[in-house]
Amino acid sequence: MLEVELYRRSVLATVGQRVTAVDLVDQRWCSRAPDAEERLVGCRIHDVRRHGKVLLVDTDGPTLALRFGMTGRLVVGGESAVRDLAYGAHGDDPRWTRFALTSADGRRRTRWEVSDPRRLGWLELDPDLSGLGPDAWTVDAASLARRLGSRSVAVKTALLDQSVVAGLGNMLVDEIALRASIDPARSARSLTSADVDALVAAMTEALPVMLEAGGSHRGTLSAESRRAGSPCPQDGAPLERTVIGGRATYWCPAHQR
DNA sequence: CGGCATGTTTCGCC
DNA sequence: AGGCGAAACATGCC
Repeated sequence: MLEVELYRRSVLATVGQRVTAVDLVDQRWCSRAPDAEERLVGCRIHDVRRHGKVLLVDTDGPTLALRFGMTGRLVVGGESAVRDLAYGAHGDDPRWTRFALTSADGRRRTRWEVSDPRRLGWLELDPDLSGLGPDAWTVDAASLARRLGSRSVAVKTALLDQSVVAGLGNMLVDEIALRASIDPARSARSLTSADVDALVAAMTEALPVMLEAGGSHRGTLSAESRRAGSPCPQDGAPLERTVIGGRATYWCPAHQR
């Protein structure tokens, strides 16, 4: 989500430009909107938004939605706002370009490219986002408490569920649980309102700082410290690795309860 | 080579 | 009906 916000900021200056070219480089990556070229070329960009992990480009025609999966990056004018993804491929291989778009006005011309080695991302026009919960950047404690309260799954699983709250990925959830001192394996249903307040406070503190620092891998629980036995950033106790909701989870048994 | 990886969808089972 | 867990997807890296 932080990465998508960085991408959004990197293309905000295209608002007002018109789409002059669309290239569905990888047929499968673009298979949900095979008519994207016909429908987008000539449209004027009205806004660039984000909801959760989805980048939304509003035009006077359709809204273009880009999803980046685990390894997708947006490259704008040959540069990406996100230099390296923690588990992405290294460097930029032109073979990984899955989609490209050019936007321009009288003075400026912008080249957008999506590079996605694993091809887990996709493109869509006029996406249905009704299945997504409120965005994690702005969610309030009362709303989050209501949405978590009915779930019996682990806190971590619930926070990763985009229909509960949109935008949190594996690394962000571990960071937030660690900062909030919550055991990520606890049932979401067991959270008290003080626990939910702590989770929201952790998001409010961590998200802007990590955005400034460059992304989801730049928390106090950095990508490098995601190893069993590495010291907890809060108290130095050895971190434990478990699997929750099918994802690798690093947490501190000494202070997360 | 085997195993793992910032994610989402699908399927089968309660 | 809908929550839940596991598998599937695809590719690169250690």
